[in-house]
Amino acid sequence: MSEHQTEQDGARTQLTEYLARNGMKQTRQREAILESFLGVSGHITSENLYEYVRAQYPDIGAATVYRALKLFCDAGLAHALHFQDGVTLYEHEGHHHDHLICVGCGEIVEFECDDIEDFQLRIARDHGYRLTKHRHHLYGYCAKCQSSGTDRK
Amino acid sequence: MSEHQTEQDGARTQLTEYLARNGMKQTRQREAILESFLGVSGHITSENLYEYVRAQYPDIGAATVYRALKLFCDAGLAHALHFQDGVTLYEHEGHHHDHLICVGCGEIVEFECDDIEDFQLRIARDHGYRLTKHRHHLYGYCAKCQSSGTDRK
DNA sequence: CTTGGTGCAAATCGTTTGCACCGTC
DNA sequence: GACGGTGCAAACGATTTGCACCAAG
Repeated sequence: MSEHQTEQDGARTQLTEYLARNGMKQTRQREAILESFLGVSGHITSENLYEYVRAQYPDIGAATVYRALKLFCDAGLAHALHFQDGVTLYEHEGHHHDHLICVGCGEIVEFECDDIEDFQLRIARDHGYRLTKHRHHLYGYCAKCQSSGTDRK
Repeated sequence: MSEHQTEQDGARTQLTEYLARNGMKQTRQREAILESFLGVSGHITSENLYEYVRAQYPDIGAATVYRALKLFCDAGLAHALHFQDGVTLYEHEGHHHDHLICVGCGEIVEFECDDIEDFQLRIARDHGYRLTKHRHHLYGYCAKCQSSGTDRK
């Protein structure tokens, strides 16, 4: 688990440095929450992460998980995504890509497209904007849902 | 003929038909809320629409506005957009375009780009998806915020 | 006169905050 | 020891729901 190991360690040091740089403290809880967060492969809600954390560390409260997740975003370790139905999911930072979401079964496929990125920059420039980030979500029915008729509507 | 007039009437009949088709009733409130909604040019939150409606029809309750807005989405008259910070805005349907958002002052510029739309279709097809909609948001600093230094961060 | 709609207030949901105590630095 | 972090429970803001009454069909 070379790469994975590297990501874990990199994130850990990144957090440590961020905390030190801001006069904040490294705690058991923050390490545990980061570990759980990194253990998740794709996307997760604050709530689910809380459940997930609690399974292993029953003494960690919800407030701490919410606070930590916000901290991770500030530290550049996580990114918050707000989806169509109002749900907020968090994903690892650096893991940048866009999303193709099945409205039938909820599957999320990630994609990258450099051509689109280029057009985005051009559009921003045309309007005098300096881009900092973007969010690109495509919604539709995946192959399975199309054949199973879930796409009726 | 003002297209606006056409849009208003079109929306009104569309709602009437939707209600009839689903055995639902056409009420004063629904008409009033639709009118207020159509009177808004860009984007609006449920809450703001409630205030806006209440200014003209003080006897209409919040629940009714929320219920109506959801109804409009089902009827294909409105679309809900979930933004980065968790805020939900509604916009008129058919008014399709994507968004360039200033994270400094909150300005929202709308844009369209056929090339990007083409790439989206290609990506979806490559993954076996049948697209139904998409949401494409670009975040950055507008020219004003860049020169006023609001983009410091 | 039947059935869906409305207003109100209470309930709910996810998230945040105040506070007394605890652990890091 | 000082000061930030934590857990808990209470507070919160936006949205939803239960219910008795109202009105469109």
